[in-house]
Amino acid sequence: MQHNLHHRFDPNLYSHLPPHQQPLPDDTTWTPPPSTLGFAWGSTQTSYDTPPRVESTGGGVGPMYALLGETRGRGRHPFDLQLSPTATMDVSRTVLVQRSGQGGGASTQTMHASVLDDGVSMHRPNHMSRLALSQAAPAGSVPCRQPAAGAAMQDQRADVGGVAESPRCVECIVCRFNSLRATSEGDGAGAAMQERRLDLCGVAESARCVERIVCRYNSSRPTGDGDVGGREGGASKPDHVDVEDDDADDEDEDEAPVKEAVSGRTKKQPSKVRGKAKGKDKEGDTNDEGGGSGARGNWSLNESLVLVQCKRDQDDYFANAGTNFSRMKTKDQKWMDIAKRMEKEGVRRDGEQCMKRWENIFRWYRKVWDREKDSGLQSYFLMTTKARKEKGYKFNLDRTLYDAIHIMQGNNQAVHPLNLVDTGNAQGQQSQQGEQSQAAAGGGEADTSASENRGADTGDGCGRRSSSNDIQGKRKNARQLAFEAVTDVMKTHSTVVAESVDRASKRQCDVLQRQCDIMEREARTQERQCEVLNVGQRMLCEALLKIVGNSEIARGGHRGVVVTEVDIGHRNCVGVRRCESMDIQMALRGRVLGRTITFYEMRHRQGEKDGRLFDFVGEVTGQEVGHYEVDANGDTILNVVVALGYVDDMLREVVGYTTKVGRAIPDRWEGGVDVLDDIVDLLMSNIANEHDDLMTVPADFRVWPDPPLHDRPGLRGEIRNIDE
DNA sequence: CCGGTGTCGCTTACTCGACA
DNA sequence: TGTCGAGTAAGCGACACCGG
Repeated sequence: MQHNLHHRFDPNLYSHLPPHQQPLPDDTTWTPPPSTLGFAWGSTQTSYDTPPRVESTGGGVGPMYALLGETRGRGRHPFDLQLSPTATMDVSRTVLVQRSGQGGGASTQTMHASVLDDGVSMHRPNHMSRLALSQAAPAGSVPCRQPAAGAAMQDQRADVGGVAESPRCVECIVCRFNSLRATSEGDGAGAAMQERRLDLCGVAESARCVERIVCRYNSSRPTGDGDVGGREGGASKPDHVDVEDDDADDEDEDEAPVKEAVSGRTKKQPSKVRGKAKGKDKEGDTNDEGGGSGARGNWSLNESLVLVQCKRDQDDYFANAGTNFSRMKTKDQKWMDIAKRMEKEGVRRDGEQCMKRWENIFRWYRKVWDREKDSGLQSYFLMTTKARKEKGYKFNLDRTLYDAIHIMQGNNQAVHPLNLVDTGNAQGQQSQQGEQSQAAAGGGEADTSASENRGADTGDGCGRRSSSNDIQGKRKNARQLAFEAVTDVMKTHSTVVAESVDRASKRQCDVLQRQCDIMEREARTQERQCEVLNVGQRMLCEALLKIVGNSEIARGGHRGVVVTEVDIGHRNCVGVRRCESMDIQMALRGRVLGRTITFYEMRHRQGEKDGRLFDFVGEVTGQEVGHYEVDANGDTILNVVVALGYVDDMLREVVGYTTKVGRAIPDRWEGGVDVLDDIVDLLMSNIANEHDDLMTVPADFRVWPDPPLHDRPGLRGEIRNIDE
């Protein structure tokens, strides 16, 4: 082993500070304050100024020192007698042994727990601080060193304040330890013991064992024990000598008898390691400490409370230390620190035990918390043991302990998770909104448990599982969050696209609908236009026909113009405006038996008798012959020639002849309405109408049917207007 | 990608008290 | 005295996160 000339961390320097302000012990870069400083840095100032001791195994040392010194087969003596733990970086443990037989004064020996032993430089804030209490008179420490004790003691830091109180007691413990070891191994405390130690992992191990004895001694000092007897018969807890080793793998054989001997327990030794044990056996060293509750080292409530308090102190410390300060410490270092804090409080547990105990009680707390925070459920603390077991709470968590943990979990995301994945519970928490508040609250990085996550989680929202009883689901991890974010984006994108497409479709539909409407209106318009056009064309056609007709009339055709139409029951009489200049003009139109009967007067044949005899029976003095073509629905059915006989310009008698054209008119009258009679009546009525005041009373008519028409009664009679 | 860390669930082994 | 169940420390692996 080499002397480390750099100074190592000394927790005593910070013993006056609250725990959260004390640096961790493994700050190898820690630099001691200048020696010129006064005692403001504590009584250890002198230790820095003290030159390293010269290693020596000179005689004159006490039995323990000689023993351990001889076991040092190589390198330095395990007792690197540098009293002050701050003397060198190598020093981590101090053993104060009264060497009563030498000089009569109290002498101190500082045991060097070699760093090389386990690679971990142990320091014990607990006993260190207690030693510090004894350092109130550092000036007196130096004289207390015994030069006669050998050169090995020359660089001791005489922590005589503590040593002077009961050095004898410590030595007795050490001696007892050795005797116990010798007894248990059936060996003496001499060279065999040394070899035994060499067979193990080195003398440092035994040195550490001794150191722990001293630690226990120091821890028990406040109890007022002044001698061995007091310890043996006094408080039972200090009576148990802690022989735990951090590297317990190498000390199984050593510690077993010690445990049994010093614990005073009758419990059988475990025949095999616990569970999937790695061979460790920590029972002995955990017994009785701080009110241990069992031979197997069950944690008492007080111990657990101390653990929680120390954990909280460390959390505060890390929270105040800086963002990543906690990450500069390994897990073991952190738990060792907690163990030391607990040791300060009088609870002797190693870091691993603390870690496991914390895991367990925190796990219980989480389960209870998951229940307590749900309103409506019966409180865990009000449940019977049976009910607890039925509910899966197969543990017994004290309310005090629960409260103690609960106080420190205000910002613990493991307890108050931010992002949860609902794994089945409808009340799955999705407290995304909590991130902001958490981010605001998470000023530091409280390293404990999930509180350490706070700083990180506030950044990315990642977290850990929140529940141990599957009530709330799991915390979302980064992948889940990223996936959800992508999913949200995709969902939003899909929604936007769908809405856009929908809007576009609707717009397109609207456009198409409008186009359809327009086309329909256009169609209707075109229909109306067609109708109008048809009407116009029809009118045009009619007009053209009329024009053509007129043109025909003008060219000598035989069509006229309808002026009036008179309904005469089954016969209609239509007044005609005559056109004097035309040869053929419509003289009369009427309806007979539903047919339109039209009389066209052949004016160009006016006066022609066609060889017929018009025998007027009266004193007729003048005659006027007229020719008519009778059409029924456009078909010529009859030709009529009549002669108007006048007496003094007064119509007196009409004689006429009818000639059948076609087959529309029956040859003979069979009874009922006679078409021929009606046609003749229609003509006579028209003549009567034309001669209104120029007709004698009575004025008769006689019409002779040409064969094949037979005569009938209706062909003769008085001329009269049928409208009357 | 890897190591360290914190958390959690599950398991194992042990202790201890109750009970036959 | 042996058995059994409860309680629990402890081991172990998985998981997730962070930082290098």
